[in-house]
Amino acid sequence: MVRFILHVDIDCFFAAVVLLDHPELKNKPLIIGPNPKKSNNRGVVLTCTYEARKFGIHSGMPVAKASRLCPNAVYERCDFDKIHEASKKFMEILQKYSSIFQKLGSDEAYLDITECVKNFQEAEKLAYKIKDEVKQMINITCSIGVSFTKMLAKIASDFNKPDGIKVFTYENFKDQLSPLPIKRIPGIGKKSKIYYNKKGIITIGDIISKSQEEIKNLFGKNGSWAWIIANGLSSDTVHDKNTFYQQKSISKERTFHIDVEDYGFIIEKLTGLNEKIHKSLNQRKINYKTISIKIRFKGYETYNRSKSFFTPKRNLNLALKNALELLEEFAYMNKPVRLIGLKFSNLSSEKEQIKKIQIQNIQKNRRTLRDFI
DNA sequence: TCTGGGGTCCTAGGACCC
DNA sequence: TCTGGGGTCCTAGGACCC
Repeated sequence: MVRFILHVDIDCFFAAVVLLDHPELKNKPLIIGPNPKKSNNRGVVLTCTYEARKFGIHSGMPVAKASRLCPNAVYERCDFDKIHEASKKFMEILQKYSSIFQKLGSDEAYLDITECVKNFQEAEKLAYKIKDEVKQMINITCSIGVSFTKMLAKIASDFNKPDGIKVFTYENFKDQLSPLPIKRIPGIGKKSKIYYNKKGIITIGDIISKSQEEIKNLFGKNGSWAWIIANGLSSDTVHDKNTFYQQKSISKERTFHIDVEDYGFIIEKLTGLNEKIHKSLNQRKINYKTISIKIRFKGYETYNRSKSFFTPKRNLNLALKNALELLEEFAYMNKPVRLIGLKFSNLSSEKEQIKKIQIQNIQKNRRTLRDFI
Protein backbone atom coordinates (compact mmCIF):
# COMPACT_ATOMS: atom_id res chain seq x y z
CA MET A 1 0.00 0.00 0.00
CA VAL A 2 1.25 3.47 -0.89
CA ARG A 3 1.98 5.60 2.18
CA PHE A 4 2.94 9.23 2.61
CA ILE A 5 4.85 10.03 5.78
CA LEU A 6 6.43 13.23 7.02
CA HIS A 7 9.22 13.61 9.56
CA VAL A 8 9.27 17.15 10.93
CA ASP A 9 12.30 18.24 12.91
CA ILE A 10 13.01 21.69 14.43
CA ASP A 11 16.45 23.10 13.57
CA CYS A 12 18.73 23.42 16.66
CA PHE A 13 15.65 23.58 18.88
CA PHE A 14 17.10 24.81 22.21
CA ALA A 15 19.27 27.39 20.47
CA ALA A 16 16.30 28.58 18.38
CA VAL A 17 14.25 29.14 21.55
CA VAL A 18 17.09 31.10 23.17
CA LEU A 19 17.34 33.27 20.03
CA LEU A 20 13.67 34.25 20.38
CA ASP A 21 14.64 36.15 23.55
CA HIS A 22 18.12 37.17 22.36
CA PRO A 23 17.79 38.30 18.74
CA GLU A 24 21.11 40.14 19.14
CA LEU A 25 22.85 36.73 19.14
CA LYS A 26 21.59 35.88 15.68
CA ASN A 27 24.39 34.96 13.24
CA LYS A 28 26.78 34.42 16.15
CA PRO A 29 28.22 31.02 17.13
CA LEU A 30 25.81 30.21 19.97
CA ILE A 31 26.28 27.19 22.21
CA ILE A 32 23.59 25.94 24.60
CA GLY A 33 25.40 24.41 27.56
CA PRO A 34 27.54 25.35 30.54
CA ASN A 35 30.13 28.07 30.01
CA PRO A 36 33.46 26.21 30.39
CA LYS A 37 34.97 29.19 32.23
CA LYS A 38 32.30 28.94 34.91
CA SER A 39 31.82 25.16 35.00
CA ASN A 40 35.38 24.07 35.68
CA ASN A 41 35.53 22.92 32.03
CA ARG A 42 32.84 20.31 32.74
CA GLY A 43 29.74 19.54 30.76
CA VAL A 44 28.77 19.09 27.15
CA VAL A 45 27.15 21.05 24.34
CA LEU A 46 23.39 20.45 24.37
CA THR A 47 23.00 22.00 20.96
CA CYS A 48 24.46 24.87 18.95
CA THR A 49 23.63 27.07 15.99
CA TYR A 50 24.89 26.44 12.45
CA GLU A 51 27.36 29.29 12.90
CA ALA A 52 28.96 27.24 15.72
CA ARG A 53 28.75 24.03 13.68
CA LYS A 54 31.00 25.64 11.08
CA PHE A 55 33.78 25.33 13.68
CA GLY A 56 33.16 21.60 14.01
CA ILE A 57 31.11 21.90 17.19
CA HIS A 58 28.17 19.53 17.66
CA SER A 59 25.84 18.39 20.41
CA GLY A 60 27.40 16.02 22.91
CA MET A 61 30.85 17.56 22.50
CA PRO A 62 32.63 18.49 25.76
CA VAL A 63 32.47 22.27 26.21
CA ALA A 64 36.22 22.24 26.94
CA LYS A 65 36.84 21.09 23.38
CA ALA A 66 34.22 23.48 21.93
CA SER A 67 35.97 26.44 23.53
CA ARG A 68 39.24 25.46 21.90
CA LEU A 69 37.57 25.09 18.49
CA CYS A 70 35.77 28.42 18.81
CA PRO A 71 37.07 30.67 21.60
CA ASN A 72 34.56 33.42 20.73
CA ALA A 73 31.45 31.31 21.02
CA VAL A 74 28.60 32.60 23.17
CA TYR A 75 27.27 30.26 25.90
CA GLU A 76 23.68 30.39 27.06
CA ARG A 77 21.64 28.19 29.38
CA CYS A 78 18.11 27.42 28.26
CA ASP A 79 14.86 28.00 30.05
CA PHE A 80 13.07 24.66 30.13
CA ASP A 81 9.66 26.24 30.67
CA LYS A 82 10.08 28.15 27.41
CA ILE A 83 11.31 24.99 25.65
CA HIS A 84 8.24 23.17 26.88
CA GLU A 85 5.93 25.94 25.74
CA ALA A 86 7.44 26.11 22.23
CA SER A 87 7.35 22.32 21.94
CA LYS A 88 3.67 22.24 22.88
CA LYS A 89 2.77 24.87 20.27
CA PHE A 90 4.81 23.01 17.62
CA MET A 91 3.06 19.69 18.31
CA GLU A 92 -0.35 21.38 18.24
CA ILE A 93 0.35 22.78 14.78
CA LEU A 94 1.41 19.37 13.46
CA GLN A 95 -1.64 17.59 14.82
CA LYS A 96 -3.92 19.86 12.84
CA TYR A 97 -2.59 18.23 9.67
CA SER A 98 -3.14 14.59 10.63
CA SER A 99 -4.50 12.62 13.56
CA ILE A 100 -1.96 9.89 12.85
CA PHE A 101 0.81 11.64 14.67
CA GLN A 102 3.78 10.41 16.68
CA LYS A 103 5.86 12.65 18.89
CA LEU A 104 9.58 11.91 19.26
CA GLY A 105 11.16 13.87 22.05
CA SER A 106 10.38 17.59 22.27
CA ASP A 107 11.35 18.75 18.79
CA GLU A 108 10.39 16.16 16.21
CA ALA A 109 7.42 14.09 15.10
CA TYR A 110 6.08 11.80 12.40
CA LEU A 111 2.85 12.45 10.53
CA ASP A 112 1.07 9.89 8.36
CA ILE A 113 -0.67 11.99 5.69
CA THR A 114 -1.74 9.09 3.43
CA GLU A 115 -5.40 10.05 3.85
CA CYS A 116 -4.77 13.73 3.02
CA VAL A 117 -2.77 13.59 -0.24
CA LYS A 118 -2.79 11.68 -3.53
CA ASN A 119 0.86 11.84 -4.57
CA PHE A 120 4.32 13.08 -3.59
CA GLN A 121 3.74 16.51 -5.21
CA GLU A 122 0.82 17.08 -2.90
CA ALA A 123 2.77 15.71 0.07
CA GLU A 124 5.58 18.16 -0.64
CA LYS A 125 3.11 21.04 -0.91
CA LEU A 126 1.68 20.11 2.47
CA ALA A 127 5.20 19.98 3.95
CA TYR A 128 5.81 23.57 2.78
CA LYS A 129 2.51 24.64 4.30
CA ILE A 130 3.45 23.11 7.67
CA LYS A 131 6.90 24.67 7.59
CA ASP A 132 5.42 28.10 6.84
CA GLU A 133 2.91 27.80 9.66
CA VAL A 134 5.58 26.80 12.20
CA LYS A 135 7.67 29.79 11.11
CA GLN A 136 4.72 32.14 11.30
CA MET A 137 3.32 30.94 14.62
CA ILE A 138 6.47 30.35 16.67
CA ASN A 139 9.16 32.04 14.59
CA ILE A 140 11.26 28.89 14.41
CA THR A 141 12.45 26.99 11.33
CA CYS A 142 12.13 23.28 10.84
CA SER A 143 13.17 20.70 8.26
CA ILE A 144 10.83 18.13 6.79
CA GLY A 145 11.45 14.76 5.17
CA VAL A 146 8.75 13.32 2.92
CA SER A 147 8.73 9.63 2.00
CA PHE A 148 6.85 6.33 2.17
CA THR A 149 8.46 4.85 5.32
CA LYS A 150 9.20 6.46 8.66
CA MET A 151 12.91 5.76 8.47
CA LEU A 152 13.25 7.21 4.94
CA ALA A 153 11.30 10.30 6.01
CA LYS A 154 13.69 10.68 8.94
CA ILE A 155 16.79 10.37 6.75
CA ALA A 156 15.20 12.84 4.29
CA SER A 157 14.53 15.49 6.96
CA ASP A 158 18.25 15.57 7.68
CA PHE A 159 19.11 15.99 4.00
CA ASN A 160 18.48 19.72 3.47
CA LYS A 161 18.89 20.94 7.04
CA PRO A 162 18.38 23.66 8.17
CA ASP A 163 15.05 25.04 6.94
CA GLY A 164 14.76 22.52 4.11
CA ILE A 165 12.45 19.94 2.60
CA LYS A 166 13.45 16.71 0.87
CA VAL A 167 11.28 14.14 -0.85
CA PHE A 168 12.31 10.50 -1.30
CA THR A 169 9.90 8.85 -3.74
CA TYR A 170 9.69 5.19 -4.73
CA GLU A 171 11.55 6.14 -7.92
CA ASN A 172 14.37 8.31 -6.61
CA PHE A 173 15.14 7.08 -3.09
CA LYS A 174 17.87 4.56 -3.95
CA ASP A 175 19.81 7.09 -6.06
CA GLN A 176 19.46 9.71 -3.33
CA LEU A 177 20.46 7.39 -0.48
CA SER A 178 23.34 5.56 -2.16
CA PRO A 179 26.06 8.23 -1.75
CA LEU A 180 25.20 8.90 1.92
CA PRO A 181 27.48 7.48 4.65
CA ILE A 182 25.92 4.56 6.56
CA LYS A 183 25.85 6.59 9.78
CA ARG A 184 22.83 8.40 8.38
CA ILE A 185 20.77 5.27 9.02
CA PRO A 186 19.10 5.70 12.42
CA GLY A 187 20.62 3.10 14.76
CA ILE A 188 24.06 3.09 13.17
CA GLY A 189 26.27 5.16 15.46
CA LYS A 190 29.98 5.71 15.96
CA LYS A 191 30.88 2.13 16.93
CA SER A 192 28.76 0.40 14.31
CA LYS A 193 30.12 2.74 11.64
CA ILE A 194 33.69 1.64 12.39
CA TYR A 195 32.64 -2.01 12.30
CA TYR A 196 30.80 -1.63 8.97
CA ASN A 197 33.65 0.39 7.44
CA LYS A 198 36.15 -2.34 8.39
CA LYS A 199 34.16 -4.79 6.31
CA GLY A 200 34.06 -2.45 3.33
CA ILE A 201 30.60 -0.97 3.86
CA ILE A 202 31.01 2.81 3.64
CA THR A 203 27.85 4.16 2.04
CA ILE A 204 24.19 3.24 2.16
CA GLY A 205 24.69 2.22 -1.48
CA ASP A 206 27.09 -0.50 -0.31
CA ILE A 207 24.25 -1.96 1.75
CA ILE A 208 21.69 -1.66 -1.06
CA SER A 209 24.02 -3.44 -3.51
CA LYS A 210 24.21 -6.56 -1.34
CA SER A 211 21.55 -9.15 -0.58
CA GLN A 212 19.82 -9.18 2.81
CA GLU A 213 21.38 -12.60 3.43
CA GLU A 214 24.93 -11.28 2.82
CA ILE A 215 24.44 -8.29 5.12
CA LYS A 216 22.81 -10.48 7.77
CA ASN A 217 25.74 -12.90 7.71
CA LEU A 218 28.20 -10.01 8.14
CA PHE A 219 26.38 -7.89 10.72
CA GLY A 220 23.64 -10.04 12.24
CA LYS A 221 20.30 -8.66 13.33
CA ASN A 222 21.48 -5.05 13.25
CA GLY A 223 22.64 -5.49 9.64
CA SER A 224 19.37 -7.02 8.61
CA TRP A 225 17.54 -4.03 10.09
CA ALA A 226 19.81 -1.57 8.26
CA TRP A 227 19.25 -3.44 4.97
CA ILE A 228 15.47 -3.23 5.37
CA ILE A 229 15.66 0.54 5.99
CA ALA A 230 18.06 1.18 3.11
CA ASN A 231 15.80 -0.70 0.70
CA GLY A 232 12.70 1.20 1.77
CA LEU A 233 11.05 -1.94 3.14
CA SER A 234 10.50 -0.99 6.79
CA SER A 235 6.81 -1.19 7.52
CA ASP A 236 6.59 0.37 11.00
CA THR A 237 3.54 2.53 11.35
CA VAL A 238 3.17 6.02 12.78
CA HIS A 239 1.68 5.48 16.21
CA ASP A 240 -1.60 7.12 16.77
CA LYS A 241 -1.64 9.68 19.56
CA ASN A 242 -4.08 7.43 21.37
CA THR A 243 -1.74 4.44 21.29
CA PHE A 244 -1.03 3.35 24.84
CA TYR A 245 2.56 3.96 25.77
CA GLN A 246 4.08 2.37 28.83
CA GLN A 247 7.27 3.98 30.04
CA LYS A 248 9.98 1.41 30.79
CA SER A 249 12.12 3.20 33.34
CA ILE A 250 12.47 6.40 35.34
CA SER A 251 15.89 7.66 36.38
CA LYS A 252 17.84 10.63 37.63
CA GLU A 253 21.56 11.18 37.79
CA ARG A 254 23.93 14.00 38.73
CA THR A 255 27.48 14.75 37.74
CA PHE A 256 29.24 16.76 40.45
CA HIS A 257 31.10 19.98 39.69
CA ILE A 258 34.17 18.42 41.23
CA ASP A 259 34.90 14.78 42.04
CA VAL A 260 33.72 13.88 45.53
CA GLU A 261 35.25 11.56 48.14
CA ASP A 262 32.88 12.31 50.99
CA TYR A 263 30.32 9.47 51.06
CA GLY A 264 28.08 11.47 53.35
CA PHE A 265 27.64 13.94 50.50
CA ILE A 266 26.98 11.14 48.00
CA ILE A 267 24.34 9.58 50.26
CA GLU A 268 22.72 13.00 50.63
CA LYS A 269 22.55 13.38 46.84
CA LEU A 270 21.18 9.86 46.41
CA THR A 271 18.51 10.60 49.02
CA GLY A 272 17.53 13.72 47.07
CA LEU A 273 17.30 11.84 43.77
CA ASN A 274 15.16 9.17 45.45
CA GLU A 275 12.77 11.79 46.81
CA LYS A 276 12.42 13.54 43.45
CA ILE A 277 11.72 10.30 41.58
CA HIS A 278 9.23 9.10 44.19
CA LYS A 279 7.37 12.38 43.95
CA SER A 280 6.82 11.73 40.26
CA LEU A 281 6.04 8.02 40.83
CA ASN A 282 3.46 8.93 43.46
CA GLN A 283 1.80 11.49 41.20
CA ARG A 284 1.53 8.98 38.40
CA LYS A 285 0.78 5.99 40.65
CA ILE A 286 3.58 3.95 39.12
CA ASN A 287 5.25 1.05 40.93
CA TYR A 288 8.58 -0.61 40.23
CA LYS A 289 10.13 -4.00 40.76
CA THR A 290 13.76 -3.16 40.01
CA ILE A 291 15.96 -0.52 41.56
CA SER A 292 19.43 0.33 40.18
CA ILE A 293 22.20 2.65 41.20
CA LYS A 294 24.88 4.01 38.90
CA ILE A 295 28.23 5.25 40.08
CA ARG A 296 30.94 6.84 37.99
CA PHE A 297 34.41 7.43 39.35
CA LYS A 298 37.07 9.90 38.34
CA GLY A 299 38.37 8.65 35.01
CA TYR A 300 34.87 7.71 33.80
CA GLU A 301 34.93 4.19 35.24
CA THR A 302 31.22 3.39 35.54
CA TYR A 303 29.27 0.67 37.36
CA ASN A 304 25.60 -0.25 37.69
CA ARG A 305 24.16 -2.38 40.45
CA SER A 306 20.56 -3.48 40.62
CA LYS A 307 18.17 -5.69 42.53
CA SER A 308 14.58 -6.74 42.00
CA PHE A 309 11.67 -7.31 44.34
CA PHE A 310 9.25 -10.21 43.90
CA THR A 311 6.31 -7.84 43.71
CA PRO A 312 5.95 -4.23 42.53
CA LYS A 313 6.66 -1.60 45.19
CA ARG A 314 6.53 2.14 45.71
CA ASN A 315 8.10 2.99 49.02
CA LEU A 316 10.49 5.88 49.57
CA ASN A 317 12.29 4.45 52.61
CA LEU A 318 12.51 0.91 51.27
CA ALA A 319 14.00 2.27 48.03
CA LEU A 320 16.58 4.32 49.91
CA LYS A 321 17.53 1.37 52.11
CA ASN A 322 18.10 -0.82 49.04
CA ALA A 323 19.94 1.89 47.13
CA LEU A 324 22.32 2.38 50.06
CA GLU A 325 22.90 -1.38 50.25
CA LEU A 326 23.81 -1.39 46.56
CA LEU A 327 26.13 1.56 47.15
CA GLU A 328 27.96 -0.15 50.02
CA GLU A 329 30.10 -2.20 47.65
CA PHE A 330 31.74 1.02 46.43
CA ALA A 331 31.88 2.97 49.66
CA TYR A 332 35.25 1.65 50.81
CA MET A 333 37.10 2.03 47.52
CA ASN A 334 38.35 5.50 48.41
CA LYS A 335 38.00 6.63 44.81
CA PRO A 336 36.73 10.11 43.93
CA VAL A 337 33.18 9.92 42.58
CA ARG A 338 32.10 11.89 39.52
CA LEU A 339 28.45 10.88 39.18
CA ILE A 340 25.69 9.20 41.13
CA GLY A 341 22.43 7.96 39.62
CA LEU A 342 19.26 6.13 40.59
CA LYS A 343 16.89 4.24 38.32
CA PHE A 344 13.59 2.41 38.74
CA SER A 345 12.48 -0.08 36.11
CA ASN A 346 10.11 -2.99 35.56
CA LEU A 347 7.38 -0.41 35.98
CA SER A 348 3.67 -1.01 36.28
CA SER A 349 0.79 1.32 36.85
CA GLU A 350 -1.72 0.32 39.51
CA LYS A 351 -4.53 -0.04 36.99
CA GLU A 352 -2.47 -2.47 34.95
CA GLN A 353 -1.48 -4.44 38.01
CA ILE A 354 -5.11 -5.01 38.94
CA LYS A 355 -5.80 -6.17 35.39
CA LYS A 356 -2.81 -8.54 35.54
CA ILE A 357 -4.00 -10.11 38.79
CA GLN A 358 -7.47 -10.55 37.33
CA ILE A 359 -6.03 -12.36 34.28
CA GLN A 360 -3.85 -14.54 36.51
CA ASN A 361 -6.89 -15.49 38.58
CA ILE A 362 -8.88 -16.39 35.48
CA GLN A 363 -6.01 -18.57 34.26
CA LYS A 364 -5.67 -20.19 37.68
CA ASN A 365 -9.39 -20.94 37.73
CA ARG A 366 -9.17 -22.43 34.26
CA ARG A 367 -6.30 -24.68 35.35
CA THR A 368 -8.19 -25.79 38.44
CA LEU A 369 -11.17 -26.54 36.30
CA ARG A 370 -9.04 -28.52 33.85
CA ASP A 371 -7.43 -30.53 36.67
CA PHE A 372 -10.85 -31.22 38.05
CA ILE A 373 -12.13 -32.50 34.71
C1' DT B 1 39.96 16.22 24.12
C1' DC B 2 37.00 14.97 27.84
C1' DT B 3 32.96 12.76 28.03
C1' DG B 4 25.15 15.71 30.48
C1' DG B 5 20.77 13.62 31.41
C1' DG B 6 16.76 11.09 30.18
C1' DG B 7 15.51 7.30 27.86
C1' DT B 8 15.25 2.50 24.73
C1' DC B 9 16.96 -1.73 23.08
C1' DC B 10 20.24 -5.59 22.69
C1' DT B 11 23.51 -9.15 24.29
C1' DA B 12 25.29 -12.52 27.23
C1' DG B 13 25.89 -15.38 31.22
C1' DG B 14 23.79 -17.65 35.06
C1' DA B 15 19.95 -19.48 37.84
C1' DC B 16 16.02 -22.03 37.83
C1' DC B 17 12.09 -24.73 36.12
C1' DC B 18 9.87 -28.31 33.35
C1' DT C 1 27.53 -40.65 36.36
C1' DC C 2 27.05 -37.27 33.25
C1' DT C 3 24.22 -33.89 31.76
C1' DG C 4 19.30 -32.17 26.78
C1' DG C 5 16.64 -28.32 25.33
C1' DG C 6 13.47 -24.58 25.81
C1' DG C 7 11.68 -20.79 28.38
C1' DT C 8 11.90 -17.02 31.66
C1' DC C 9 13.89 -13.97 34.86
C1' DC C 10 17.76 -11.44 36.76
C1' DT C 11 22.01 -8.79 36.40
C1' DA C 12 25.67 -6.04 34.06
C1' DG C 13 27.34 -3.68 30.33
C1' DG C 14 27.10 -1.16 26.14
C1' DA C 15 25.33 1.19 21.81
C1' DC C 16 22.40 4.52 20.42
C1' DC C 17 18.95 8.46 20.25
C1' DC C 18 17.43 13.29 21.29
